[in-house]
Amino acid sequence: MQSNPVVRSITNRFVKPVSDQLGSPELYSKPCDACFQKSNCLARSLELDDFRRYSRAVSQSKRMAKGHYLYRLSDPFEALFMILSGSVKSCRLDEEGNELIVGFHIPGDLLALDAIGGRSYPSSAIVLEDCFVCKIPYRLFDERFSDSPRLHSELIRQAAQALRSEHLHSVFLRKNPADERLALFLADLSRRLESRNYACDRFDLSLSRRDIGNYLGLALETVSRSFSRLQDAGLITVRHRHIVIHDRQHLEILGRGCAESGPNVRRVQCNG
Amino acid sequence: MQSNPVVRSITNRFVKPVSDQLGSPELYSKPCDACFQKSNCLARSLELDDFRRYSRAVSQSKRMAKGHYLYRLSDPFEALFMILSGSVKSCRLDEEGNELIVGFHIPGDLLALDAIGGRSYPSSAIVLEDCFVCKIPYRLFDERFSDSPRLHSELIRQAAQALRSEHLHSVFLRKNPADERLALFLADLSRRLESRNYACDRFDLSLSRRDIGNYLGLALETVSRSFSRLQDAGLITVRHRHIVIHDRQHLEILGRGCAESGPNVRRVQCNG
DNA sequence: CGGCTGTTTGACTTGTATCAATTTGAGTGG
DNA sequence: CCACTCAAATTGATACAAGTCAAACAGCCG
Repeated sequence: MQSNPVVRSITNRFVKPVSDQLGSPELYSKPCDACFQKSNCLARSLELDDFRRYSRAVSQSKRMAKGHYLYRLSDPFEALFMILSGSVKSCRLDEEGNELIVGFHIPGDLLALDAIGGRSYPSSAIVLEDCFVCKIPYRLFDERFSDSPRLHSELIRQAAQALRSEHLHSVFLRKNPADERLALFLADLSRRLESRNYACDRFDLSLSRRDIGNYLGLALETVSRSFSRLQDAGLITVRHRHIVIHDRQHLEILGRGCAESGPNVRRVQCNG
Repeated sequence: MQSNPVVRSITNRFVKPVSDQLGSPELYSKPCDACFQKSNCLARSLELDDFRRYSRAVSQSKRMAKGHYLYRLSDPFEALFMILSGSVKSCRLDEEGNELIVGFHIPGDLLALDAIGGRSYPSSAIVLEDCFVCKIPYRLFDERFSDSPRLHSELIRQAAQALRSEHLHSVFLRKNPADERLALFLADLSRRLESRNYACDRFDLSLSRRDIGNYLGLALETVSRSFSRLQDAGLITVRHRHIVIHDRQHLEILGRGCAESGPNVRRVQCNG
C-alpha cells in the first residue's frame, strides 16, 4: 500500500467545468476522451463507432452539490450514473421512514444498477461531497436503440461485481463483532480508493458516524467506540472524520475475523 | 394467499426423464418448448431463430442428487444454472472453512449470476433436495458467439433483481431481532413458492436450523426458539422441517418491524 | 457569541450467543 | 419389527457484546 505524498480529496475536480457556478445541476461539455474515469467507463472497450454514439449520448457531466439527490426513490428510472468526483450514498427507506444505506460510492463507481428492469428507482442517491457525475441514459442499453454486445457485457459484468460485493457485505453483517465490521469497512474503502488512484492511507470520511453505523448495522455510539479501539490498537488514527490508516493489512486480517492479537480474541460463532 | 389443495413438493419432476437412474449427473433430452419453467426462462422473449439456437445450446437437463454440487467454489466458470425442480443453497467459505450461505434457491431461480465476469465461481451450489437443473453455457452471452440483445436484457434484468434482493437481505440483517428475521424469511419463501405455483401455506424446509441461522445471522438455537415463538403467536405451525403458515400477512408485518402485537413491541433502533 | 449538529464517553439494560442436557427422528442392521 | 446409532431440534441457564439513555465536549456557521 503506497499513497501519494499529497492527499488528494475525492472532491477534486477531475474535469474542468466550463462554467463554475454551484447550485442546481448544470451542464458542462465533456468529451469522453478526456474523462478521468475512462478506465472505469462502461464504454472503455467499445469500437470507435459505438464509442462515438455512446459519447454523444452521455456527453454531459453534471455538477451536484452536497445534499442534493442524483435520483430519488420511486422517480422513473431513466439513467445510470457514473461518479467522476465526490462521493454519494444510496439508500432505501424502512416503514418508519428511516434511511437504510445500501451503498457508499466513490469516483469510478456506477450507480443505479439496482434500478434496471424496473420502472422506478428502488433507492435514492444522495450527494455527500460535491460531485461531478456522468449521466448514462438507460436507452443506450435498450435493444431498440442499440445492440452493442460489448456494452451489454460490460454492464452485466458490473452488475455481477456489485452482486459479489453485496454477498460479502451481507456475510460480514451476520456475525462479525463491531470492531471487525469497522476494520473491514475501512480496509475495503482504502483499497477502493487505491484502485482509483487516490490516497489510501489517509482520507476524510464523508459519512457520519450515524451513516457508518447504519451501513454496518451498528449504533452510532458503537461505531465511535470501535474507532477508539482501533486507534488504541495502533491500526489507525482518527480525529472526527479524518482517518489515517497505519496498518491496512492488519485491519483486513481483523476484518476477516482472524484476529489473534490481544486478550479479546473470542469470535462470535456462526454455528457452522 | 390461496394454496393448492394438494401440496406439491418441489422435488416433483416437472420434466419426465428419459432414463430414471439416480446418482451421478445424467443427461436427459428436454425440448425447451415443453419445459415447466418456460415462463421464467431467460429465453422466454426470444424470436424463433434465437430461441432455437438457445434451445440447442441448453437442451439437456441434469438430474442431481441431494448433497451433490452443481458447481464448486473456484471451479472454472462456464455456465449458469436454472433450477427446474428441487432446491439448492449457494455458499461461500470463511477463513475457518465454515459455509456462509448467500442464497437459497427454488425452481425458477437462476444460479451463478455472481460468477459472471470472473474466471471461476465465487461460491458453491449444493443440492438440498434432488433436482433437475438446466445448464446454460455462458458462451451464449458472449459477444463472439451470439449477440441477441433480448437475451442480454433478460440477463441484466435478472442480475438487477438479484441485486435488489440482496439489498433487502442485507438491510434486514442489520438490526432486526431474531423473530422478525425468521418471520420475513418464511413470508418471503412463501411468496416465492406462490409465484412459482407451489403450495405457499405449507411446505417442507430443506434447510436445517443451522443453515437457516447461518443465512439469517443467528445461532441455530435462536432459530429454534424463534420458530417456537412464532408458533405460540399462532402465526405458523412448525414440526421439525414441516411448516404451516397460518397468517402470512401478519408474518410480513412482523418481518418489516411494524409489530405491535403482544408485550414484546420494542424494536431495536437503527439510529435513523 | 449563542445555537446547532456531530462525536465521544460512561452507566445500565437486553437480546442473543454459548454451553449443556434432553428429546425426537431418521436410518441401519439384526 | 425392534433395538441401536447418530444427527437434528428443543429447551434451560448463564455470560457478554452491543443497544439505549444520558451527559459532556468539539466544530461550525450565521
